[in-house]
Amino acid sequence: MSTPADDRTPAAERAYAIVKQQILTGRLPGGALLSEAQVGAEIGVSRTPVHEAFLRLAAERLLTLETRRGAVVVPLAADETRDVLEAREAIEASAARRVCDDARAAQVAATLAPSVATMREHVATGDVEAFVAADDAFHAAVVHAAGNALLSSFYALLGDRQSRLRHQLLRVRAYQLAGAADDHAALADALAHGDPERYARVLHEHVARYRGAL
Amino acid sequence: MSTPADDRTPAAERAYAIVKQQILTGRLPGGALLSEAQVGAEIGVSRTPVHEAFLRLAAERLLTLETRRGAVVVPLAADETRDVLEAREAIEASAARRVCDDARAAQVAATLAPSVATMREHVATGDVEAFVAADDAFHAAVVHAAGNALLSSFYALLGDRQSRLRHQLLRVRAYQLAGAADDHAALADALAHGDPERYARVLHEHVARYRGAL
DNA sequence: GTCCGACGTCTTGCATGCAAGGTCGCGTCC
DNA sequence: GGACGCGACCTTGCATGCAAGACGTCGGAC
Repeated sequence: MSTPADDRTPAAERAYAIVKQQILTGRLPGGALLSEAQVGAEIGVSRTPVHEAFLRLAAERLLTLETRRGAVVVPLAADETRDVLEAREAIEASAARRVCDDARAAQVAATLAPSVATMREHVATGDVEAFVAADDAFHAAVVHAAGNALLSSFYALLGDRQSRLRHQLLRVRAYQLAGAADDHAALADALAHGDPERYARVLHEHVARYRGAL
Repeated sequence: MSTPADDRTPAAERAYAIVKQQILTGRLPGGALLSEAQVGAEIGVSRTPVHEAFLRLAAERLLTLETRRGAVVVPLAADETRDVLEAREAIEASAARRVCDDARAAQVAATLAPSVATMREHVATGDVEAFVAADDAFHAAVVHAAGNALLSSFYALLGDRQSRLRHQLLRVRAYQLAGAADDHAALADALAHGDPERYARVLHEHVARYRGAL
């Protein structure tokens, strides 16, 4: 994405963004031991803002702070994939139910339709990167539509972890994309009919398929 | 709870625990403006550990940090109650489903039975505080049993927020407790039969009732 | 009376200094 | 040769200093 190296953005913010990016992309592998001074020297700030960044990343469970030893990048747990997908499914299904309860399902589904069309285009051109981005946006939009700030922010954290998983484990094959696009169309359709149960069912299969891809 | 004022516990930890406690109990009301120096002086540490505490609390969305102004205690949102309960329900229902899928439902239900018995005792003695603690422990145990670290930690955050809501809004009436105890028995029973749908249904009503109590 | 500007005070952002404690390697003893 | 102990290095925890920026207040101009 954009380089967050603006000179006027706070140093702590820069440090946070940089280190997080490196963890999510796998450039910093699980188990790596980081020291504040070392990271600070690399990005040209003192220990203090790096310390802040480490604290934030520890709160997101991407780092564990070991006193007087350093910060270690949390290794991918064996069941990380399952945990993340399970959590996403639980939250998104709940969001869909809520959207339907509020009778805003059709409206939300309408905003989702163009998103599905975009995905199909990316399938056609084989642009995996763009497809994944559209995929994420689709699900995030449903969650966001539920209007629960707590769930939304937790969902964002899950998105980070999933992105890390993708970078570490996944080579998406283009031929899988078509099926995924169909899934999303089915999800939007369930929403259009205000049927949260069907949404949950399709979502469950969708997630299961994705999980199989790892 | 216990006073975490051990002299050997890190200053940052102490600051975090103290400020968090004050927010959750409502002693620091929403909208209150805190300064690092002031809080530091009160608990006898310098600005640095207080700054750390503020960062952690901001990550938990209990504080918002306004640059060069101070830290503001996040006010209770109008839909905070709904958001928290909705999130808890989504997570716990998912956990129950998982426990049943893993065929550990009966086993988990067995560990829950004494908990329900304890609750009934607290109902008899009218010990609201103890009942609430047992109530929390019951739900947390179900979530924990699912073995999803992400959901567990998020659930813990929700517990904090709910505790804050309780302190701010709720006067639990003793006569409500009996019904709540029955709810928990029904939840344990659904689990004992490995029926996640029934669990979800009972939970939904349980939560709705609780929400009505606000 | 009202509006506008400057100043003083308060706030945090960040750098740095110092000390406590952990780790690893080397030398010595058995 | 192996194990134990000591020391040097490296790490963070925390205090503090300095500067930049936000807010409120007070005074003056109109």
